Amino acid sequence: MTTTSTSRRPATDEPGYDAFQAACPSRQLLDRISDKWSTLVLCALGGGDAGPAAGGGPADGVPRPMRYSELHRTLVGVSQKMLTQTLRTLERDGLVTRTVTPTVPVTVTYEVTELGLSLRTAVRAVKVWAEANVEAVTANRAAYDASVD
Amino acid sequence: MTTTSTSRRPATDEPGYDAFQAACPSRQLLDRISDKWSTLVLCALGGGDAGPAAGGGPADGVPRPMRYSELHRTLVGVSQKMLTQTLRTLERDGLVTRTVTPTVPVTVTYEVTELGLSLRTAVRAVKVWAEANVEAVTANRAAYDASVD
DNA sequence: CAGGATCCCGCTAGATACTG
DNA sequence: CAGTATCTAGCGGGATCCTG
Repeated sequence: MTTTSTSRRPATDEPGYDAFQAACPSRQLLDRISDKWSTLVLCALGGGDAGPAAGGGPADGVPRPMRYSELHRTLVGVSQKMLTQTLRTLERDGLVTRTVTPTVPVTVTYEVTELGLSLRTAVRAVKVWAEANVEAVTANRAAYDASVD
Repeated sequence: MTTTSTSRRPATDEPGYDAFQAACPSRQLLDRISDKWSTLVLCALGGGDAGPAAGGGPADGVPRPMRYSELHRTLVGVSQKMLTQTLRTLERDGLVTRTVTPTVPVTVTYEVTELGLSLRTAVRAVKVWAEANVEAVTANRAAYDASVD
């Protein structure tokens, strides 16, 4: 292992962001995006992922603009504070766009950006995994708890 | 609610877990696994992902057993409380295994299970995304903050 | 309709000290 | 070495009221 420059380190100046490091900005970013609401918002805006039986709906991965109220209805149980806060953060990070249409009652639509869409691919996999493996995990928990005497 | 079986529902008995629903177990599970420490632990145990310049290291996705202290060193900044707590939860959920070897000073090794490995694939993508796009996000934030007068 | 502003509770994460 | 136990500050996050 003397020659570490075999395949790693492309000799170029790699930024070298490492989430394992406490001070690395990617650590904070990971903490941000590793959030229940962020994940669900991104998934909702991504479209083609409305329910567990989805697949025959709209094309998967195609951004679908949604209104605030629509998101509020989709993410069952989310408070407006958390929804607004999440959306603000996502907007600030350039993951979603916020469009205000000055209609009679103001209309606000949110849409996932291209950057957000790339993250959505990743977090959607986590959401899908959770939905697919919740039964296995539940069973494991029961077995674990039973083995604890 | 007259006919909910419009176009969705493949006619088969789908379990129908939906993280968008507040009461759905998958929602809680999503909240669990959408955790900074869980993500990092899973990534660490997954192997082949030690640093930003990885890729030429050990085969990617091959579980690498790690000791407690090794994990503690890898996840810089984690408290033993959080590390222990995270490992316990992951073990309970059947995502990692805990092996105690009664040596002179006791030796405890953790290893990711097959189930955990499948999740690791998903969360690793999130971690990689964070490391890859942290600069873009930072730039977006600066632009957003600047536009707020 | 789409939030902003507050109040406040609970739980989590961190620091510290102790142990088999 | 690999935890457990305890304490506490901080803030995540819900409820509630108000507004353009």
